[in-house]
Amino acid sequence: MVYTDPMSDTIAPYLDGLNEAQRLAVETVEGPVLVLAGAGTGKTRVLTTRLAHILATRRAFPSQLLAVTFTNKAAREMQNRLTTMLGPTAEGLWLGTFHSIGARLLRRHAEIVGLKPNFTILDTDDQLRLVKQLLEAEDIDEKRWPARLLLGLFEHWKDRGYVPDTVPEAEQKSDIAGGRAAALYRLYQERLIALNAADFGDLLLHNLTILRSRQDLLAATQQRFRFILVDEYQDTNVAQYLWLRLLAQSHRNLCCVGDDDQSIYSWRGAEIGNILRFEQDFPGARIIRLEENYRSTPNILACASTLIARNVGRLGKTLWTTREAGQPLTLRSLWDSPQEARWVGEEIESLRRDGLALSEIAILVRTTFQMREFEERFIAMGLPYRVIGGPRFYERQEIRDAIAYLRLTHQGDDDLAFERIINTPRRGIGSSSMKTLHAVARAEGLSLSMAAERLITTDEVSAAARRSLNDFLISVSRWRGRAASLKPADLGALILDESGYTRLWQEDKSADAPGRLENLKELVAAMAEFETLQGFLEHVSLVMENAGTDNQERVSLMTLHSAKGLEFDAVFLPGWEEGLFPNQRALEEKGHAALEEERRLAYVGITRARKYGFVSTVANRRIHGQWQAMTPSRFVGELPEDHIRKKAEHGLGPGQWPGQPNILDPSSQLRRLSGPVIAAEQLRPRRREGDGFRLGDRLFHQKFGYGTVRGLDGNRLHVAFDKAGEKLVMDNFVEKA
DNA sequence: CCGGGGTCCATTTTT
DNA sequence: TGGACCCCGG
Repeated sequence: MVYTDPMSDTIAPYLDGLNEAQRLAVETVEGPVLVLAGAGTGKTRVLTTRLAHILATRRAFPSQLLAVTFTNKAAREMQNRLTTMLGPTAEGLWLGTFHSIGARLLRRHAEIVGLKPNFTILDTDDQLRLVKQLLEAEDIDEKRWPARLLLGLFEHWKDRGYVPDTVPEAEQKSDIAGGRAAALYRLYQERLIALNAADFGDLLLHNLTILRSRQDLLAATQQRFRFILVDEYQDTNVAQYLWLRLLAQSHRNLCCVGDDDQSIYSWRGAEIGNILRFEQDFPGARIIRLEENYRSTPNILACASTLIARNVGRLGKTLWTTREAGQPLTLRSLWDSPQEARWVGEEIESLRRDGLALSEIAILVRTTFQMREFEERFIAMGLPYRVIGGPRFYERQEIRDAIAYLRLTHQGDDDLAFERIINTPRRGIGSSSMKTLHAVARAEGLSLSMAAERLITTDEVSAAARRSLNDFLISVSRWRGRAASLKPADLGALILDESGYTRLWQEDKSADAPGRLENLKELVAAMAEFETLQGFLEHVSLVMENAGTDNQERVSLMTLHSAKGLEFDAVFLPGWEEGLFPNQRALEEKGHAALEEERRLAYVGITRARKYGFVSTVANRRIHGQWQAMTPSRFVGELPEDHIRKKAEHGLGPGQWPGQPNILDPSSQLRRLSGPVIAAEQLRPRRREGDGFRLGDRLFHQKFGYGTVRGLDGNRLHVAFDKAGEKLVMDNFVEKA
């Protein structure tokens, strides 16, 4: 094909670098296409080049392109690469997460489902509180039917695209909440509308309702999106599938990229069936397999491929590479979990000695409780580490409070926000005033703000409470008045100041107060990038990331789930024991389907490694405080003999590995034992200038929190931590507070 | 409003 | 074993 258009020249070099399958995936532009992209096969590159190709060949304007991802990270990466390729042409396309695109579309037609365009997006915390209120109002025992359970059920229905009217009869009759679950779902949805709020599930569900009820809008939307691209298709749920199918019906230019072997989110609604059924769903679909792997060594790929080949429910593909064989995967058995942590630590030291950067090493566990022993060990040996996937920035109490102020300013009917902050800081509005407020609101169909407005003219609440409510309402309306003229950041600072919320933490003497003030500052700083309050609020609920990105040299510790999409030179996969991995509970709930998903999880884990893989098993593990005898995971026996190297601890005889003879490798064992012991000193990053601590200095430690220096001993500090007590810590593990 | 003490629970997590 | 949560007493 020859293009005369100058635009196409700009992406020509990008096309040249592709292999045959990748190129096919980029150039097969018309009709439904499923790109089965194995791990490490250049998926993102194909995705972005495909988009660029469509734009460069002028098949569509940017505004006619829809590209959906699951995470903001993926969306951002795609946008960045696209901008690199195309420059300004790459702007204006509909590229974002399912949720952000859903929100964007929903704001345009919110009134069709009874919302105003400025609706609030609720987080899990709000949802839960709402359900609790419902349960109380409906007189349902929360002990017996926890709000979590009900909310889980509602979300499950939403994942599958059910509105209250369409919940299948069989499920309506379940005995959950005494057979009233479906009725509660209806109430929940009504309550959300009344609050002018949508939860995450609604962002898509409402769009389905809109498109189904309005032929004109459906036709217009179908017309608009000439080309649709979906990333991580194996993770889509039913609602997302239905939405995509509706949108793609007219042009049928739907390209889904995914890997059935990496489908690990069924428990949150992902339907692996979506990807398995693609050909039936979209007749005439082309399936393109990306199988050339650019990440891992043949040994690692052989382990991953052999393992995953046992799964029945898969489309089938085999990764290959032209790289050197590399090291076999190391298989190690140990006596107990502390020893496992010790061994991992030793191997990391050894890798470090071989020149590997700590940031290129990861430990991937099945469950979070496994992390603790590694953390303890790493702290003891002075090995810097980072835990990926902790609590997020906007989940912190002070951030939620601050956002509640902003939400209430933005939208006075936001009862959840009102309730959260009406007495924070204390304003003397206690539970009795709130009761009256709720009663009035319910009786007269008002929001809490409106009810409060009414109550200050009567004597239904105490005079003190009336005055307090009045002051509060005046403040909020003043802030609202200034919202138009002030920049969001200035408004935010003003609100936090005038409301007394900042002062609340300034006067708080607890150890974490300074940190919280810091977070509030960070929040205000983040607002500076936004033009409108609404824009910022949407960013917070849909996009905002963990604060604090440090590029320090650390090993990464995370779950297998959060490792998807990442890669490291060396990957440790501890805890391969029956019951833990594959996980007993999963197996009990979902049987064989779960076993296959657990196996996919193992596959994801192995394929994160570029050069070195380490799998370990332990004979004894403490679970819930009880020591338990463990047997090696069946997955261990599913690894190919020719591509692994086994090491067993002395004293553990043959039979340690299921279904295979035991091959000890004493030479490497000896090498480990006699090798030079590297000083922890050499492992730690060099101290920075001006890092010296003095007696009485306040400091922060990532594990123990805030503390005060009580003693000095070279690079070790005696610290009295506020929460964790007295500890001896390495100085480069702490920051000045 | 706080904290002590009892109880219950204990995969995986993004938006 | 440890944490989250709730209830109740001061």
